[in-house]
Amino acid sequence: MTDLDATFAALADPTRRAILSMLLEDDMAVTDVAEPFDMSLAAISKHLIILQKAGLISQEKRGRVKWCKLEPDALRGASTWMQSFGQFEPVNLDAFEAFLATQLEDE
Amino acid sequence: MTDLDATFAALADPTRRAILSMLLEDDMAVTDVAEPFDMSLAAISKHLIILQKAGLISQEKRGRVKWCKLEPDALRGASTWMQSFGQFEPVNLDAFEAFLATQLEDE
DNA sequence: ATGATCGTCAACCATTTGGTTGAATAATGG
DNA sequence: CCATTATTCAACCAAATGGTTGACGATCAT
Repeated sequence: MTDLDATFAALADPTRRAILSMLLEDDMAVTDVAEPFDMSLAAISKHLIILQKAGLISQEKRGRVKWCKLEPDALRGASTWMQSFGQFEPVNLDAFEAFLATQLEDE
Repeated sequence: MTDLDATFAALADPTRRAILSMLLEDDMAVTDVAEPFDMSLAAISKHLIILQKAGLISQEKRGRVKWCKLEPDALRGASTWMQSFGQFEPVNLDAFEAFLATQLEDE
């Protein structure tokens, strides 16, 4: 599974998008993330693991509480991929992605 | 399934993203879309239907040939959603312009 | 009219996905 | 120590996904 596969697949689920929106406000513990959803804690825990594997959030355990933090940079690849459609004339996407990779390395 | 569900789910598959990249060049018939893939025509046909349901392409039948056309506007909703998470667009536009500059230098 | 080509449909299959429950692990509080 | 809280694990399940094959309806060329 490539990065883009994981990113877009993670974003395809409405529960996961809602979680990301919540984390936009502030970091949250797993239990608090789960609270508004009509779904078991285990289900939310799985969603969070998927988001983490996609790099969209990070999770840090302090004591018995695991804090979830939005990592919006993970959207960069997907966002770039999408923007290459629509605004420009035909372009070499492979070259563009390679170019972006070099740009990111420089940072 | 909301629009965003359908859009992101459609983009989560590498075959479908590759198809979209191909259609960036030009409109194509179903058979020609399928040609480079190591996969049955029926499988590609299904992928195209998924892309069409997500609004990412349109399909028009002329004679026995069905032409597939990229509809990049369908990405707008998803792009907007993603941008609410951050500051990607300016960065990407700069990067894209820089990329285009390198492309022109190479020619 | 016949045969080839274009594309979809229907049935099937294996794998993945998104959910459940109950038990397990680990940290905290009294 | 004991109960409670926070989270994950494991087993299970139904439904969705991504692929196959073979038959089929259209359309085109000879």
